Amino acid sequence: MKLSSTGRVILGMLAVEPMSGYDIKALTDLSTRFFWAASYGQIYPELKKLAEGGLIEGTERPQGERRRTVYAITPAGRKELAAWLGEPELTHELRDEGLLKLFFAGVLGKGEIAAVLEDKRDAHLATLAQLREIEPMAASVERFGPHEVLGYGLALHEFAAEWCERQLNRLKES
Amino acid sequence: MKLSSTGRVILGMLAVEPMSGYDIKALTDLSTRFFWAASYGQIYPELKKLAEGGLIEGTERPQGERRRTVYAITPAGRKELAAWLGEPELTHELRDEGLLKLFFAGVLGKGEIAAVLEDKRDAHLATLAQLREIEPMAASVERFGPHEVLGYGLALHEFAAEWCERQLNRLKES
DNA sequence: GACGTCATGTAATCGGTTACATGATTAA
DNA sequence: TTAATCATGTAACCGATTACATGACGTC
Repeated sequence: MKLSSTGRVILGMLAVEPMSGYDIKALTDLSTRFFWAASYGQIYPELKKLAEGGLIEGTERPQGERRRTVYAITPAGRKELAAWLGEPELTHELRDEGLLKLFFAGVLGKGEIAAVLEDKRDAHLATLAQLREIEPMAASVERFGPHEVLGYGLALHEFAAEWCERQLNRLKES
Repeated sequence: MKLSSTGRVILGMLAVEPMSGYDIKALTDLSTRFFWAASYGQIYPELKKLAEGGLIEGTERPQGERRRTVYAITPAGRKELAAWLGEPELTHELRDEGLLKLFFAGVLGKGEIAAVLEDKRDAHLATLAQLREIEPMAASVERFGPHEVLGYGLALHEFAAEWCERQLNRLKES
């Protein structure tokens, strides 16, 4: 069974502990969203596929009248997860509209360049603020992963914001 | 007329100088690919749309029997490009499978973590090598843009590779 | 003559987002 | 009682990739 990108996030989340589709969405929004987003439109269909493939198992856990299906990873799922983690290939895709604009801003003028640099810097500062908010939560996780990856995100956006600032200074001086 | 992401790359490229769809593909593969990729499947249909919208203009420039359409940006296209550059919104999407794997690798074991870190480091080193190859070309561009953005890419992947190395060392010591 | 590059295009498929719909529970 | 949250789902749409197809030109 081939895992889709959303399938991998789901399988990984369920390897930590059993949860519902709603929980997965909430957790990814708080954690992997910065480098691997997932939407409801993909989560629920994917949960069904994974269950059909025997990688996860759903149990009905209604709370009162409210239905709720909690999924747990199966041994086969854990094997599949390990297989994926073992593959050396790592997709790395960046879609940075700020860089794209900067790439072209020179054909117009200095004003445009500075404006784009400021926008990009502010966007990174805003992301930094969000990451700092969730840091205490990530820090409370014992196992390797969440906290380290969050640290990567912090350093990355700090670098990006500083780079914009440096370019702005260079621009002013020229 | 709303510009698609591929439409923007095309419009930006044509603002530098007139060229064919093939040229655009070749140029993006050498430059924006690292933060904004484009494929033939999108380029040719998008060229037609942009031409219909009056943002670019195609001229037949066959070479012998080989057909060739060279597109040039129109004044309306330049206006649209400037409008896009002026928008403060900047999409920033990262799909980093290495980070995703690291996020989950802790539920398995130390061996998996180290392997993922090594794979990620090597991927960044490989990208660095590619970026260094195209640096002379980017450096030869007079206007602001290509060289600065390439510098960003170099610094980014250097940071990423070093981060992996640091985590590997921390892992060995623990 | 074969291979690499120039050059243009399309069809199938896939994955993802957005928007919408439904309804229960809980806290203000 | 009303808003926020919990919870599940689907349909429409969009954009992008992949693979394929065609054919001319240059050069070894």
